[in-house]
Amino acid sequence: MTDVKSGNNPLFLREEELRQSIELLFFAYRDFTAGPDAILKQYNFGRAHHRVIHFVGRNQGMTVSELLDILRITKQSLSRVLSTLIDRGYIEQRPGQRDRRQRLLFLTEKGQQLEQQVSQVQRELVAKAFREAGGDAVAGYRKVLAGLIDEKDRDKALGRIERR
Amino acid sequence: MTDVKSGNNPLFLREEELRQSIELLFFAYRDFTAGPDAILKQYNFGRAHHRVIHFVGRNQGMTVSELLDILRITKQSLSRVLSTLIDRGYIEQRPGQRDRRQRLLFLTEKGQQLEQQVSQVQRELVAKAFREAGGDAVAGYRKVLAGLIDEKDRDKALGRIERR
DNA sequence: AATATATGTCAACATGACTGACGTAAAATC
DNA sequence: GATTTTACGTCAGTCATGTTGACATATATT
Repeated sequence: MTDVKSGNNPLFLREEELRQSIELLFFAYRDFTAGPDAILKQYNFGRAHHRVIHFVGRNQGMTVSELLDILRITKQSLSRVLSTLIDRGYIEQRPGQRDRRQRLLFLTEKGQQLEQQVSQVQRELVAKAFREAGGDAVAGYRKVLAGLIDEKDRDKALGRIERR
Repeated sequence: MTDVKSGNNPLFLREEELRQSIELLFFAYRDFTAGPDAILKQYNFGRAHHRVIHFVGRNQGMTVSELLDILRITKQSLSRVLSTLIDRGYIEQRPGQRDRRQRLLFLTEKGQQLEQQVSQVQRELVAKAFREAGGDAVAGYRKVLAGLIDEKDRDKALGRIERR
């Protein structure tokens, strides 16, 4: 079957396999974000708010610049999203102790509840996929995804994920 | 170390593991799309154009509705992107033979070249991650990602990926 | 002949990205 | 102590990509 197209080209299967894996990631990510999107829509929040809530929740007291570095967006883009979250009482800022120029970011009680709610849907989805795939598969999944992270800041990213 | 936070709660590690895996997917996807984004920017194309070129390239002669179903966007959203690609000669439409209401989508020569160029960057990234992670890991990666796809149309999506 | 389907299009709008410039307070350095 | 750098905020304008709803046209189906 594949032979029809591949002929005797040994590289074909490889390329085909890669293309399939790329599409798989596309579809998985599409559905991975669908749950949170739907919940946040009820609050008039979007994916951008989700990311902010997620990362602040996992790094209470983080600085604005650290958040910018993670999200890879400009501060003007962040600004709107962040202001909304602060205005509506999901996030609060406190000046840094050591460096009082900093405005450290914290989830409020309300923010934590939302984070919890949204994150739970996503965790359940992932947990289900993990259970079905089994432990070895999960290890492989992690290994490959780690390898997809840009080498230049892979260590930084992995450090962020694990330092807890 | 984890004990400090987890105490004797057996669910903590599990939740923590899930949260880490979620973030991993975020970072991986972010960098996975960065390469194509950069190339397409030179053509004044965005991620939306990329997706169209990708899927039409993998399904020459597909219908507009099939594409809409894959992308999960409205036809008005697709319309703009598609019109641009047609106007600029990357995609052409031909009426269906059996059903002449359909406008089947094809990459032009030019479109194929662009698809090839963009896809190569992405395939190289994935190939590198695969090589580093090893065959077992790749199998696991695929298994987990397949499990993340919405159950309702998982078979449909997987069928699309593999039917070649 | 009536209805359903595949596709396109118009108008209006929301979100989340961008650039570039400027301001302010605090820290760091000379 | 004065100067420079850093952390953050903000203003104004733009762009890309998504949305809804209504309507049009050609072709297929009943």
